[in-house]
Amino acid sequence: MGWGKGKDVARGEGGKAGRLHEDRAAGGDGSRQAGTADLIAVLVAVTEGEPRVLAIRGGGSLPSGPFQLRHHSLQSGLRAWVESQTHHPLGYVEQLYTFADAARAGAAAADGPAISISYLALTREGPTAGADEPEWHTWYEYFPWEDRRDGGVALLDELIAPLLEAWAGEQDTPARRRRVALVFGRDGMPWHEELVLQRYELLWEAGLVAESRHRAGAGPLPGLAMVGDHRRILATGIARLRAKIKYRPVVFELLAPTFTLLELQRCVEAIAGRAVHKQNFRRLIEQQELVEPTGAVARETGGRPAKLFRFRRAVLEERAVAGTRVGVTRG
Amino acid sequence: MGWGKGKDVARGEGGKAGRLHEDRAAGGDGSRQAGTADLIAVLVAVTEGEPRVLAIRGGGSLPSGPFQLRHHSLQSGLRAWVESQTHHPLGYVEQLYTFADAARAGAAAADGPAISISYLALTREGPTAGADEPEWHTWYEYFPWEDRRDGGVALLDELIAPLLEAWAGEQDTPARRRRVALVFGRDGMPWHEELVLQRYELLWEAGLVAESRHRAGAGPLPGLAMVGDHRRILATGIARLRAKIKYRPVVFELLAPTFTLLELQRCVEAIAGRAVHKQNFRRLIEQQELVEPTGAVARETGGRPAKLFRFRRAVLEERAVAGTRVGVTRG
DNA sequence: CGGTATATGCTGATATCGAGCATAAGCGGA
DNA sequence: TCCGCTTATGCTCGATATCAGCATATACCG
Repeated sequence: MGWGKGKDVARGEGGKAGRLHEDRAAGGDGSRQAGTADLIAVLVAVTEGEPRVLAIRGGGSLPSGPFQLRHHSLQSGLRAWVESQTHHPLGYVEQLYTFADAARAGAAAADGPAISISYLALTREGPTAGADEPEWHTWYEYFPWEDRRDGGVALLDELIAPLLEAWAGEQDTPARRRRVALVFGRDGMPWHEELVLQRYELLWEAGLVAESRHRAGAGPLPGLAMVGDHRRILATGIARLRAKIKYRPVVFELLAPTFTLLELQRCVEAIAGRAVHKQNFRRLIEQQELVEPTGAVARETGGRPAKLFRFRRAVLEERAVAGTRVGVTRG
Repeated sequence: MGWGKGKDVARGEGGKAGRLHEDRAAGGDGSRQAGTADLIAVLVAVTEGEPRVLAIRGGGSLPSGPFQLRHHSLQSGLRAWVESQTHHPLGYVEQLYTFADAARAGAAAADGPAISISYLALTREGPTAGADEPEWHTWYEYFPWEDRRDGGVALLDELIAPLLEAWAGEQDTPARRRRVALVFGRDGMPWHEELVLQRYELLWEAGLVAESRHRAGAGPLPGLAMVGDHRRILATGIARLRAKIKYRPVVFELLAPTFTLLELQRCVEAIAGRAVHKQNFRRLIEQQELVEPTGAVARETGGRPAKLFRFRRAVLEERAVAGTRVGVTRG
């Protein structure tokens, strides 16, 4: 895969909030060059309506490995690594972000700071095997507050919001409060599902996640922590995917070759973390001619049998670039 | 500039067309780690209605330099480098893409292949100075076919289209022809200004640009070439910027503190390379409350004096994330 | 045969988009 | 002073897309 196409090519940005987690190289003797490069993967699948991510070492790390000379390209290096660790081929792959890794900078000081290049990859779940205990985890284990498919804002309302309220109250400027409202959809602001990273960063700043350097007295929120910046990278991957399904037909990378419209919808909902309006979703999909009926029907639906569809591969070249919306309108 | 987060954080994608220019590490002894990392900048300004990019060495290279231990982060390394080469401070910065550089792989074989991390940066034009002859160039010098502000499709119609037609005719599958139509807006397909990279890649494949390994008999099209992948990186930056101005208020980084709506429009047009509908543009800008009047007017317009506006910095936090459209509707 | 569950089709209100008409307010010269 | 030119600015109208429901179809299960 080449490294980029048009508007998607790569978006990245440094920013204020991010600066806390900013890529950072430990000071050294100054003018020496940076050293090694690591490839790190956010590998996603959706199984039985649950969004899952491949993790290793008890769920605490994302699969990764060094970029080596024998790799013909960054992407093929990534593929090689993940496949060797998981015995599982990668489908769609796209670059996420590159940063100088703070955690490794010390350890690798001899070689200079480590550069990490992160990728998002989509597949379907299969058996895993490897020395590092690769396992699929529902990504909401890491970000419980991101799952709002049942409309459930209990965790947010009852636990997170009060803690954020307290954090915002530490300063008398309204800036923190506004940021909370914006990013977590409080005070009448709408919830934006793609702000996964901003929410994680805000919780990090507020000392509410295990990875925070300065933990708040309250102790960390529910949600599995990860090594180093890995949970942050995962957040970046989820955010990217949530944004991308809206205008590119990537969902199909996560589905079986044939599927019902409801299965497609459940897949989108799993990723977006919110329920969508069934009728409008169907209309959107059908009017875009993203799929075509196979002729067969699925009878195991529990109700009226559903037509089976397949993805029209042709759209990949028809609309390789132009917009293709798989809208996530509220349910 | 902390305001670009979330869905923007980083977008990248692999794709078929890009494979030709694939990031690639020269073969070596196999398991050795990759070596140095370079930072490379697409630095953009808009002056007198022209989009400009900073280039060095006679316009043939983008400013770049190695990432060193003394740099606290990748971004600050980039800032340091560009500022030392140009004596010019950087404003908004965002990461573009990371790749293993084919051209440098040989030269740097001792250290392993070079990794290049490219950035898009926005500023306003100022005096430049430096050993490497930094100069501002209108970016349409590199991509003449990308400027359609005057509706001028002469170059495309008269020169490029016939050559592409010939290239498409080399194969009897309709795939090439469809790709040309899609990417260059032929055969009734609409022109998508953000497909800068896809167009460059297609021309590269067709052997129509100077950087092509296999040049077509016709010789290269008009347009300055650059060293290595630099013109490709520039295309990536332009594409990113063209996509981004549509949903994020980044234009203002390129404007003087106060401006008329027409100046704002001209700036957007310069970037997008197409004319926009004046009244609708104003409506869009005003209804979004992106700007506020200063009270003063500019009388040098040649017609009725225009109100001066300033950017409402507040929107940076209000809509740090949510959509903000600076639409590019046809003029 | 009703009860339940899903599939699928359709409608009306609202917002947005694209294109154009019309008027306002400067300037310079006849 | 009035005319013609230029740019600024306000407003309308129709096409399209979005959002939220209502209604109907077709299964399975007892």
